[in-house]
Amino acid sequence: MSTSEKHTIILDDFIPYRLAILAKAVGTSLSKTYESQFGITNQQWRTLFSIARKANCSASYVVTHAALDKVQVSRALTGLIDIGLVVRKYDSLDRRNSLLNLTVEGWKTYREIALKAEKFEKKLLESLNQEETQILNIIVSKLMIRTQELEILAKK
Amino acid sequence: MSTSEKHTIILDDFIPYRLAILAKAVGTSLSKTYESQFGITNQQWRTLFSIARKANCSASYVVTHAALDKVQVSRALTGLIDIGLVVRKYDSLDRRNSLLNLTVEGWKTYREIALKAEKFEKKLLESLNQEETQILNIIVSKLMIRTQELEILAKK
DNA sequence: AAATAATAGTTTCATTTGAAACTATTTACA
DNA sequence: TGTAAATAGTTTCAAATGAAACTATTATTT
Repeated sequence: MSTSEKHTIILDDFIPYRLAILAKAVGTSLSKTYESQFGITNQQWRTLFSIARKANCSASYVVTHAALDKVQVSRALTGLIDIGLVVRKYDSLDRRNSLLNLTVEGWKTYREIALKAEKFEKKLLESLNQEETQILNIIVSKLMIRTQELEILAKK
Repeated sequence: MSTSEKHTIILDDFIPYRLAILAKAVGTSLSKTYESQFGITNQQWRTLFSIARKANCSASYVVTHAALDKVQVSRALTGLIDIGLVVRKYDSLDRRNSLLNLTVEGWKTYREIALKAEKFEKKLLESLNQEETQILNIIVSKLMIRTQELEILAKK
């Protein structure tokens, strides 16, 4: 057995850990559906996804939008440009800003992976009823906001 | 601004990513409450927690129970034993199995961190009503099981 | 018009990670 | 009984990570 053995038993009932374990399992499962086939990493996929949603965006747009840090985005872009899925120009009005776009090949890869991701999400959510799916989205938003509030409180 | 800048905008409405971002935010926020004060890492804390729940357990029990891999547990234990929070003996009937226990100091640290963790969870869940909290637990269980099912399907 | 600060992104380097290979012990079975 | 397979845990090593320092450009002061 490799070092990444399955974790079928969950750390009791402590929500922060249950969330961590769930998110990791879901993320790993999803990334398997494209990492080997397309040879791109999760960070590259998130970057691709962000650029697809907003043409001519900058790297810092990707940072915010894909929830990656600037080092991760910088490296993801290097890779994506290398393999010809993204092109980078620079804003002539502010040469610090990059202008990012997908190439034709980039769009093709985006569509293929997006399709797989949607199918994955659909299959995942099949285990929930409509009410649960709805509440899940509300809960995630609420917990996200609450976490940020607690962060701010902790700093004071 | 450091490289770990806050991610206030969430990657659209794609559940796998929303879960990843939420879990990371919650985990980071929680670990801040003990990492600096007690000088132990998240993996060490999970290990401590598991041993507290089951005296005389083995390292592989911790692997399953804390959802860490065996390398992580091995290293966490080295650290915890070094700083005197855990003692390790070996099972005389099967010398491959370790018998792990908390020291007096280990119990003290465990209680202090557990208290903080409980408070954190309580404050986090204050943002949800009773129904939502209940459904959250159900949802996490269902998604966990579903992810494992999808993994198995993917392998076939 | 310098000088200073801020912003965008990259590179460096020390740390963390985890798959694979390892040691040690026990079990299975030929 | 000896040999292979399984189990428990550790170590190694190559890759991933991310905080801090860096370059480059633009904005703001003085």
